[in-house]
Amino acid sequence: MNQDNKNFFQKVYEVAKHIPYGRVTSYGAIAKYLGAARSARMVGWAMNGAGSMPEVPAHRVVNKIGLLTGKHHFDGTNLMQQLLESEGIQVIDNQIQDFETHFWDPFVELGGE
DNA sequence: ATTCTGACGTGGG
DNA sequence: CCCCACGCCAGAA
Repeated sequence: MNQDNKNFFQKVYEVAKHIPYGRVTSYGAIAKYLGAARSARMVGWAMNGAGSMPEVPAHRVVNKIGLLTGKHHFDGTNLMQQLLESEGIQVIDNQIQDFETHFWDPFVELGGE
């Protein structure tokens, strides 16, 4: 119950930590991987708490279309974009270019469980 | 306690 | 193609 809930957030952090450099994923992908495909919003909320987790690259998590919808939550206004560009990801107007190419699927990388 | 919003996603018109 | 509504859960007013 509640414990599961806590575990859910923890899982989100773990998956996010497993995102390799220069890769990005979507909230829905993580949510689905955790079995909460309908609670993709919770993944974003979990990222909110990830602010205390330096090992959790929240900037590598975007919505399913590769849009940096949560850049407003970062320290700066374009910090998220800068971080992604720093990893070799081209971002234009909050939109990741070649999103599918940089997309990191937990089901594939972690072995869909 | 009630209501709304929010870092999403999917479906319908 | 664009716009609207619903579901999901949690937090803030």
